[in-house]
Parts: sequence; structure tokens; C-alpha cells
Amino acid sequence: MASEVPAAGREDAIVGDAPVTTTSLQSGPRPDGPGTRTILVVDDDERVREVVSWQLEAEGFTVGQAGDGPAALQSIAALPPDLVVLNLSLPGLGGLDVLRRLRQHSRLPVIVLSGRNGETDRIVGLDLGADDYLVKPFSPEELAARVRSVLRRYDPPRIAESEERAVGSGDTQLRIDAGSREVTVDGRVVELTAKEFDLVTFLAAHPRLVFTRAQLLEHVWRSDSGCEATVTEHVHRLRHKVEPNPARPRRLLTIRGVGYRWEPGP
Amino acid sequence: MASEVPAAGREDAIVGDAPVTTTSLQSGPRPDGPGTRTILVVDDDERVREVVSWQLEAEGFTVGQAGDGPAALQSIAALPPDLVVLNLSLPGLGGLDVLRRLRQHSRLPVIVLSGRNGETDRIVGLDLGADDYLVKPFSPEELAARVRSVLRRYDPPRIAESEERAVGSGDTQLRIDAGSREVTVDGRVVELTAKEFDLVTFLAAHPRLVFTRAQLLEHVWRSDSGCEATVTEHVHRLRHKVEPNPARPRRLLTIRGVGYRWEPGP
DNA sequence: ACAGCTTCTCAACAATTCATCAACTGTGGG
DNA sequence: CCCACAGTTGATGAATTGTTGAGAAGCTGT
Repeated sequence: MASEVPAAGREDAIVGDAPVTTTSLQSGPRPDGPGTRTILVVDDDERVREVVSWQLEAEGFTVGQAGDGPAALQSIAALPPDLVVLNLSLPGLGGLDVLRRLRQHSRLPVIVLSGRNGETDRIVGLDLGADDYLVKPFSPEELAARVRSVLRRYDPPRIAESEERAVGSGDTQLRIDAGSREVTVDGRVVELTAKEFDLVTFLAAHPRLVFTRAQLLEHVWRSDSGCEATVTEHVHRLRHKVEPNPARPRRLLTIRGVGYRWEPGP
Repeated sequence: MASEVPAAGREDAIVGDAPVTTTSLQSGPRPDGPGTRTILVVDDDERVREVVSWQLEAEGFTVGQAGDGPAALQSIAALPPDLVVLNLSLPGLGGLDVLRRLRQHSRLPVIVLSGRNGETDRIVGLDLGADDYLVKPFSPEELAARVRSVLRRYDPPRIAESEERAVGSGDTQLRIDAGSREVTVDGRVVELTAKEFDLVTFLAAHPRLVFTRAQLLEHVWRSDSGCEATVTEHVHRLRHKVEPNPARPRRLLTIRGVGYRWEPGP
């Protein structure tokens, strides 16, 4: 684990060869109204940044751009946005490093853009802790939808106005606090056992990615021997604690013939 | 962590060992207007490069050339083009290796030129992930058409102007996300069974290549015994989920007397 | 160290979904 | 017009997942 940090010092060396081709977030006092959110788009491809920014701005967001990892970190330090859209495969300081660095002292929402379709395996090993995940090529509308979704999930105001959850109608709010190892559903704390917590944490840290039972045994149980039925069974009990209707899972989905997948909230 | 990132950093090393025998993409600041796209043509035959370049330039593209694999990789690293036209049978570092190397950290669109018509079998084993595929001899116009087609598919801007998809009239956008095993048609998620997903993924990974039912049984079902009617039947149900009009397939085409072929989008 | 508790594991069974294949129908090419 | 091949449909069985319970293993507090 110690081996994850030292890259910090090398940052400048790595970056030196990359010209900063970046528009940073507008500085000065934030002129936005109370409802306006700022998004930072990090991608080395300028066209991608432009298209994405255009779409997000059209939806009323304030958008900043960064062309590489260091620029992104600097931008975030200077004026933290409400959400970051981060391409994983950046040249130089990779997107994964940026994310890891970020996660060391912040819970800033991040949506990850993955270049290759089969990149799953590389992503899996690292507990990256992204809030959502998108494979290129994607449509700007889809990204915008995800942005809205993540922000909605993260928005504290939402809790205040969610009085009418009476009938158990629709949305369920689910929060995972890794620090206190507490999981909250609809404002109520649910008691999870150690394994249950590890499982839900792992899955939620890799939203939308499908894992086989064997993979879950490997990453959550950290054992190569072990009965796959155990995974099934834990999923079962987890659903009873976390899903509004365990018979019709909305978060912890079964992918028949493959395994399970975590679906981030609406 | 040092071991996780290096893919990006090693790029130069990989490229460095190869003598540059190549006209590389023009360097310096890109002088193109916003609409201009750059294509890299990789072929060991200079005449082919010339003819293809001539045609593409006539259509308004900026074209770079590379005569072998290493040169191609270097060129791409130095100034990534918008699309690569890649001959599979390069001397030395083969085209397949180039493609594989490329795919390790990028989703750059690639059109593959295959020398022999019967090369299918060699291609099939490796999931090369090309975006389109052309058999020599081909007409330059045909290649140009394919280039335009692939770029159109990949271009995010396309989405901005496609407001009038209302009536489900013409173009259907189809996306396959291997990570979440989700297939999206026209923005709607369609539920596929495991086999259906495997089948469509395999076919789409080898655009335009015709496969017999036996080949599909071998590669998708991974069995040598098995009734070919099963393939037919799965194609049938797949069409109903994926094709706008299953009676007149636009993607999953029947090649009478042979088998099936996947046609990449318009 | 031990008792009492919780949690994990695994096997057995039930329920569901899906793949398969065969028989039939439709269609296009010669 | 005929024949071969592809499309369509439905019944059946196999495979996968959900569910439950009982025993094993691990903790905690005394």
C-alpha cells in the first residue's frame, strides 16, 4: 500500500513533457446562482472536452476543462467543482492516479470515462471509488444524465424535501460511509455484518461493472478456494437489508449466467 | 503502484527501438479547422499508401503515412490521428500486434485492411476490436466511404444534431458495453440473455466478417457438437431485440448459403 | 479459558429462466 | 415452378439462481 503514495513527488517530472493545454475553471468569486453546479471535465482529447462541455453547459452547468492530470488536480485545488468527469487513460499522470490522489482527502463525486471496452480487468484490481462509469464512445446526453444522477444522489438538499417517502413509493437513498462502516437506507441506518459491508462496498465502488461470483470471492473474500454459493447467499441477505423490494432488486442486480452488478441510484 | 501505470509511460520505449522509415504526420500545431480530421494510413506498400492518401485528401482529410508497425505507433503517440487505416499483413511487427498494442490504452477508431480473403480464421481467434474491415483489392472510394462512416459513428457531435430521431425513422444507434454487459439501442437498454450478448458481442467485434453457423458454434458456444439450428434461432431472437425491423435486418445480415455477418452502423 | 452469542459457510431443495432441438412455414434463386 | 435454405414457433429439459436451515467458526465479555 505504501507503494501508492510515492508517485506524488514525481508528478512534475512526469508532467514536464506535457504542455499545459488547459482552460482552467474561471477564478474569482463564483458568480453562480445557488442552483448552478460546476463540473470539471478532464480528458486529453480536446474535441471530447469541447463536446462534453457544450452539452453540459446547455444543461445549465458551469464547466471547466483540464487536459491532463496535474492540471486537473491544480484546478480542483484552486476551485473545487461539484463533480469531476475523468478520463482514465490520460497520458503521463494517469486518470487512476488522479482519482486515487483525490480520494486521499476528498469525497468529490467523480464519473470515470473508460477508453477500452474490455478495460474492466485493469479497473477491478484498484479500488478506485468512482461514482459512475462510462465507456467510450458515449453520447453526451448519456453523460449529462449520469452527471445529473450523481449530483442528485449527492445532494444534501434532497433529504430535506423528501418528506413524502411515505408509501415507499420510488427513490431510495443509499449511503455508504467507509469511515464509520455505516450504511444508510432512506435515512435509516442498517446493520450490516463485516462481509456484507465489504461486499456492498466493493460492488458500489465499481458501479455498473459486472462481476462473476469467482471474481467476488477473489476480491472480497480474498480466497481462491471457496464455494460460490456463499456469494449467492450473501447477496441474498444483503438484498434483504438494502433493497426496498428484495424480490425486485434495483441496486444489486443479477446478470444471469454471469454474476452480479451494482446499479447506482437514479 | 509503479507497476500499474506504466502502460502510458512505456509507450515511448516501445516505439523507440524501431527505426523510423516513415513520413510522419505533420508536426507542429495542428493547423486544421475544427471540421478537419486526420487519418493515418499504415501499409508497407507505398503505392497503396499513395492512392489511399490521394483519395482521402481529395475528400478533405489530412493524411499521414507509416510504412511499418513501429513507425505507426510512434506517429500515433506523437500526434494521435482521428482514425487509423491499418494493413494487417505488415512485415516485422505485424498489423495485429499494432492493433493490440493500440487497444491496450486507447479506443482510437481503426479500419483494418486484410490481404487475403480467407484470412478470417486467423483474425477470428484474436479479438482485435477493429471498427471496420476491408479486403484487398478495394476501391479508394469504398475505403473513403468506410472512413466517413466510422468517423460519423464515433463523432460525439453527431449526437447534438440528431434531435429528430423521434419517429425511430432511420438511424439506430447501437452500443455494447462489455463492462456492464448492457446493450443500448437508440438510448433504450435492451435485455439480452447471456448467449445473446455473447453472440452479438462476438459478431460486432468482427465487423463485416462472415461466419458460418459452425464457426459461431465454435467461437461463441465453444463446442464442436451442437445443432446449427440453435444459432439460427438465437439470431432470430437477437434480431427481434436489436433490429428496428427484424424482417429487414440492417445489422445482423444473412449471407445465404454461408452464414451471418455484422454490419457496423451507418 | 469458557459460555453464549453472532456470523459465515455450505449443502440441499425449490423456482425460474434459458438453451436446445425438432417440426413446420416461408422465401429466394435457379 | 421446384428445391434448398432460412425463418418461425413451441415443447422439453438443463442450467442457473433464490431460499432455507443446520453446523462450523469466530468473537466478546466475563
